[in-house]
Amino acid sequence: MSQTVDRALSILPLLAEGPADLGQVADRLGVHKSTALRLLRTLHEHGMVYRQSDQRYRLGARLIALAQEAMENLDIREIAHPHLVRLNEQVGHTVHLAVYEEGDVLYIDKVDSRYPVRMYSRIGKPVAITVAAVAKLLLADLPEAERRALADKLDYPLYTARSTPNAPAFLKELERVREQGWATDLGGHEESINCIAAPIRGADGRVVAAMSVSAPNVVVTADELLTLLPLVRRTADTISGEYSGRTPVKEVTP
Amino acid sequence: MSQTVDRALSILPLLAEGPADLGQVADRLGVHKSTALRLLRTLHEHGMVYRQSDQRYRLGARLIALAQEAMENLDIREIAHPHLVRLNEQVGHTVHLAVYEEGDVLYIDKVDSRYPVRMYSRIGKPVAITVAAVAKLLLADLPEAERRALADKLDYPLYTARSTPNAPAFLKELERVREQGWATDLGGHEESINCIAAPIRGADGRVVAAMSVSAPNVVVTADELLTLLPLVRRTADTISGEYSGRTPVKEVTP
DNA sequence: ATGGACGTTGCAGAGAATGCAACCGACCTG
DNA sequence: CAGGTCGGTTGCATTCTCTGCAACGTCCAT
Repeated sequence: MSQTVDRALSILPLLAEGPADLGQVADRLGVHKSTALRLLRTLHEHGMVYRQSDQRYRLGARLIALAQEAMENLDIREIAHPHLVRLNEQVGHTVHLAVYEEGDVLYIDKVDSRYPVRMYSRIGKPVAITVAAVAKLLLADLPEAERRALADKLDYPLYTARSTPNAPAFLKELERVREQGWATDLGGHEESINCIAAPIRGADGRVVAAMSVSAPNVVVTADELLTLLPLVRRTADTISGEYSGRTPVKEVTP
Repeated sequence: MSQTVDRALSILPLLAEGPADLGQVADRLGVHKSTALRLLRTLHEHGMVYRQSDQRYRLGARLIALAQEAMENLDIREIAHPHLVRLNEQVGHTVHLAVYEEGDVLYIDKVDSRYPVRMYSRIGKPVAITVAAVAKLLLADLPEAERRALADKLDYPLYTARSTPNAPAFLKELERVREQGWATDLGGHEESINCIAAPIRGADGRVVAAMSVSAPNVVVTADELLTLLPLVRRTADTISGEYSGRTPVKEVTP
């Protein structure tokens, strides 16, 4: 809509790949160096990019701080957090909370496992969207058309032999997940890690977030993990209730 | 430098305070509603802002994902991480890693305490700059003029009775920290929490990051915590060595 | 020295962003 | 149900900002 801003914002994902110098930025944007320079300068003034001592540009600290605030303002996160902690205390495994927003699924909260073997993930990190249990729940709830469109434009990386291979398989899985009201990821992302997940719903019944419990199968088998499902679903329902009861305006994820 | 981009970027911190509608954004920017609308639309297309169901705007998921990548690209973080983990295993308390960048001090990594009582902090969160031990180390290393200028424009919130009260006191403390080569925060941020911190230096001797160990005094007294200082300093020095040895170009924090 | 690569600046022209005003739709209120 | 208000949205003419160019500066390597 606004060319200048559009160009400036396009610089950010580009720098997210790694530091770049002026020429590289200008090239990838398809603009003159002087133009790129002025855009970068403006971004710099706002702390969104940072100029390293070798003159190359990186993403800046302000960006990180902003993102932090963004997450702290998500009220679903605030409501859910104590419940996640309690669940973690009961089961010991890693607990995640994730939301969907226009094509992206992100972890927005996490309570680490008590066991020494931990799953790698990080708050704010985009989720492996085609395999993660939480992603399945969030996408399963989208309107048919949107779900189909999204499934088509996704990549289906084969993390393991049990990863979702393609769009049709994914859509079928989503259908199943939608009907049963919970989801699993059994070694689809990392061979030795299983997850079970349950949806958190708003007052209107739409899924606003999803939570999961993950554990490596050196600690518990998939079957053992599945015995925790009722507890996870109950926790999710409790959060749903609290969330629906409280908020005057509907919030987060359409 | 670029008016349009400048305006667009000014919207982000504004939304970080909380959701806002078009009118509010336009007012605070001092532009016509239609102008604000177009800026917001562009931000939206890039996922930097999100439109809630009540039509108000919030910061978006893409922003969070970008910030995540930004942090993962910091190579000091990568190098330091295993050392932080090891230190955490040895002492049991929470370990932090922080950097300074043009006015902001941020935590960029953290390993949680093994004890049930945990300090609240979060990766990406701006540090309490006037009291945190890591902040003192990072600022103490700035050139005189920059340090003085920064100290002047800071606020000095009195978190506790032992918080740094004003600029002169802060500068004096920084001077002391600079000479002794380590820093503490004894209840200056939260009454019951103490921290000790050590600097991580680049090949040129400049401080590129700082690490700290924090513990509530219900677990260990300040004096007990101080006995860990040699270990913390040794860890920091090890990281410094690895960092200096490895990087061909100087990196992060000027 | 000399060439090249890269960042930076001043300028004039072109194109994009701006503010205005009118429009639309929803929601209250009388 | 009519009338009013409030918020968001659109088309358009004007203006001002952004753009690309070319020249300059600097640093480095040949």
